[in-house]
Amino acid sequence: MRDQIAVRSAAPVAPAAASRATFSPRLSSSGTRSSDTFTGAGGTKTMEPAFGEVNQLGGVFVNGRPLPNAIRLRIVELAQLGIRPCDISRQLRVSHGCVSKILARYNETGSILPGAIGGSKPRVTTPTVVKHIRTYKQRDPGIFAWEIRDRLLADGVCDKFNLPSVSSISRILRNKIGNLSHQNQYESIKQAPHPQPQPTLPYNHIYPYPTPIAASGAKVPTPPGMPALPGHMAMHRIWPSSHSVTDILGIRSITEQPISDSLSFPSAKLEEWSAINRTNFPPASSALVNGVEKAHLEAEAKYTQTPNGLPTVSSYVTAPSIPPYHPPTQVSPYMGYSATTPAYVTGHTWQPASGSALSPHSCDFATPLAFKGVPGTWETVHPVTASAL
DNA sequence: AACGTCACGGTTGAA
DNA sequence: CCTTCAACCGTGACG
Repeated sequence: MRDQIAVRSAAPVAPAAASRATFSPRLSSSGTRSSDTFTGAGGTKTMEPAFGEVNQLGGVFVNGRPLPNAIRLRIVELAQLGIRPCDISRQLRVSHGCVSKILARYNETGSILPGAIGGSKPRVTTPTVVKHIRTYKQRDPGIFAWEIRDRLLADGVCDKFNLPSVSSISRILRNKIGNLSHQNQYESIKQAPHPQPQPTLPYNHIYPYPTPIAASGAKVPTPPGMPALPGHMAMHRIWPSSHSVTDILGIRSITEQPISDSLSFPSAKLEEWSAINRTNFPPASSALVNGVEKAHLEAEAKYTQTPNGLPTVSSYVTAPSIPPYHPPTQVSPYMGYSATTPAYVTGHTWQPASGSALSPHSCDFATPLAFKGVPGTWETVHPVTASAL
C-alpha cells in the first residue's frame, strides 16, 4: 500500500524550515499560547514536565515534546476506523492541527513516530572527505576549493547530496589542513602503513548517504559494545533531512530487499526507530535500552499519560538502571520502541485527560498499526519499558 | 464545521 | 561546562 516510502519525506520538514527562516508577518496574534496563560507548575525549565499544559480541549501536553506514542497511535487507529480528524481531535483532546500533522505524516511515511528532535545535521566533512581534500591539496597545492568540490564529486567521494560546500572545503583547508603546502609530506606518507585509522564511527555508518562508499558495502566498524549491525540495518539510519528522491529510492531499494538473516524485524520503517533522535551511536553504556534509544524511552516514560491524564515523572527510566545492550537475538535493537506502546496502552490503564473519552477497553491496540504493511511490529513487549510504565 | 497551514515558544542534542 | 544552532514538538489562530 504505502510502503513505498520508508523514509521520512521532505514534506513536513521543508515548509517548517521555510517558515522558520522566513519570518512572515502574517499575523500578530497567532503567538497566543496556552503556556502564556497557563504556565505549568514549577514555572522554570526543569527536566520534569511538571504537569504539562492544558490545551483548549482539555488535553494535557508538554510543550516542545511529542505526544505519547499511545495517543499518536490512537489517532491513526481512529482515523483508520473512519473517524473524522475533527472527532479524533475532540476525543483525544489533541489539537486538530496536531491530528492533521500526525495523520499526514502517517499517510506519507507510514510512521506514527515524531521526528528527530535536537542534534545537528550530519557533517558532510567526514574524515574520509577531509582525507581526500588533503590528498587533493597535497597533489595540487594551488587547487581551488571549488575544484576540490568538483573532484570530490567526480571521484565519487561524495555525491551531490553530501558534497561539502565550497565554504566548507575552504574551512577544511584553513582549519584542518591548514598550511599543508608547508607541511612535510612525510607525515602523510608515514601514516600510510597504518591505514588511516578509520573513524570509530564513520559518517556513512551513521548517516549513510547513498555514496559509493556506503553502497559498496564497505565494512564499517562498530562502536564498542554495539552489535555489528547488518548492512541493511545500518542503512536505516538515514538522516531525516535526506529527502532526495535518490535517497528515498536508494533506501527503498534496500528496505525492499528480503531480510536474509534470522531477525524478524520489519525491514521497512526501521529508520523511524533509529533516527528518531539525532543521537549517533550512543555510548554503549547508556543510551540504548534494549536497543531503544534512551531519549526515546525517556520521552515515553517521562511524558506518559497517567490515569488522570497528566504526564508524570514517576516512571522515569534512567539509562544506567538498564542493561546497555541486549543481543539482537532477543529483540531487534530497532524494535524496542515499537514494542512499548502496546505495553502501556493495554497493560497500563492509560486514559485521556478526562479518563472518560477513551475507556481502557477502547484503547486496546491489538491491531498493530504503527507501520502500514508491517504487521506484528507492536507485538513484542519490551519488559523494561513495560515495567517502567 | 472541518481542515490545512504556519507562527510561536518550547525542548533537544550535536558541535 | 556553557553556548549556539538547527532540528523537532504541539498549540492555536488564520483562511
